[in-house]
Amino acid sequence: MVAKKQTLKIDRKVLSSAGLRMTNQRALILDIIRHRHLDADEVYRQARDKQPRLSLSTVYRTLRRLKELDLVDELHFGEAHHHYEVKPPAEHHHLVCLGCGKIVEFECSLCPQMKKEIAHRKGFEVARVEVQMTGYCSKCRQGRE
Amino acid sequence: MVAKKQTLKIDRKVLSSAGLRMTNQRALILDIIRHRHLDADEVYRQARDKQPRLSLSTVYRTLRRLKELDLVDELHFGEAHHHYEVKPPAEHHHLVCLGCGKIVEFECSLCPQMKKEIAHRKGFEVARVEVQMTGYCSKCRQGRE
DNA sequence: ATGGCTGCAAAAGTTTTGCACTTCT
DNA sequence: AGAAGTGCAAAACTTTTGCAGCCAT
Repeated sequence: MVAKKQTLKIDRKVLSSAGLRMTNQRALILDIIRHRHLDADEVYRQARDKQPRLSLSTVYRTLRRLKELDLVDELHFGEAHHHYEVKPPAEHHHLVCLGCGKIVEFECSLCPQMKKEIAHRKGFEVARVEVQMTGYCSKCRQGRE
Repeated sequence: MVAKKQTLKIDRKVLSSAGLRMTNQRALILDIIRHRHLDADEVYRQARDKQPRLSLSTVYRTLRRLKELDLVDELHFGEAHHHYEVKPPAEHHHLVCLGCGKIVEFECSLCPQMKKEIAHRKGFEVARVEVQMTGYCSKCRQGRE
């Protein structure tokens, strides 16, 4: 996994430039939420397979810090707790299946235009746009007819 | 307040057709979140001014039930707990100021097109689109220069 | 009258914090 | 060495639940 080593190096640099350190725990947690959308407890359970002594508070602290550094995104689905993913190279949004819980990412070509329009209309400086769609995926639709 | 009596009547009908009742507590809670975006605790505190014996669990139960009936919308801002508003006549979205916390509603003319496009591209039946923007309102921008 | 609703208290679930010890740089 | 990070336990906060009595229909 050359790619994994490479991203680790980059992440280490980001941490370091904020006076923070790269630890085994942080590397593991970053690895687990890369390309996934998990909540703190799911991260915790997966992480314990590899580092049995890891604590849940470390997971929370780590996720919070990584989010402050903009290394991870915090997502707000309908569940009263947060989900996390490593910040993706391109801005994307989420489509959640109400049947099976599957999460699909999509890019939104209309968003920049929408953002500009709303910013102008409301006098805001818009920092971020988050679009979330919910519905049923093709598999779950079959079961509902 | 003729209008208030009118909406009460309508809400009562919705409840009734689901075999549920309109109580003082429910009327008050509906009244409080009409045109506002509050979390359960804020609703609770405001409601106690008028009904001191009201309990927080009733607030939670009520909000949940009203949401199931589609009378209120549950919003997911970045705060690990839910906010609620009475379901508005037209679908709208939210712009949150990171400076003062103000919430501004906006309508999105591009959304139907976006919804159709994503639904087609991903094979989903999309039930709902939620757009959330964050940024700084005109007042808060001045303080940040 | 009767089935839904409420208040209260207790439990369950999520996130944060204090502190002594460990680890990264 | 020194500052940052971790594990553990306890606290704080959010939401749900069980139950006895109350109230809308």
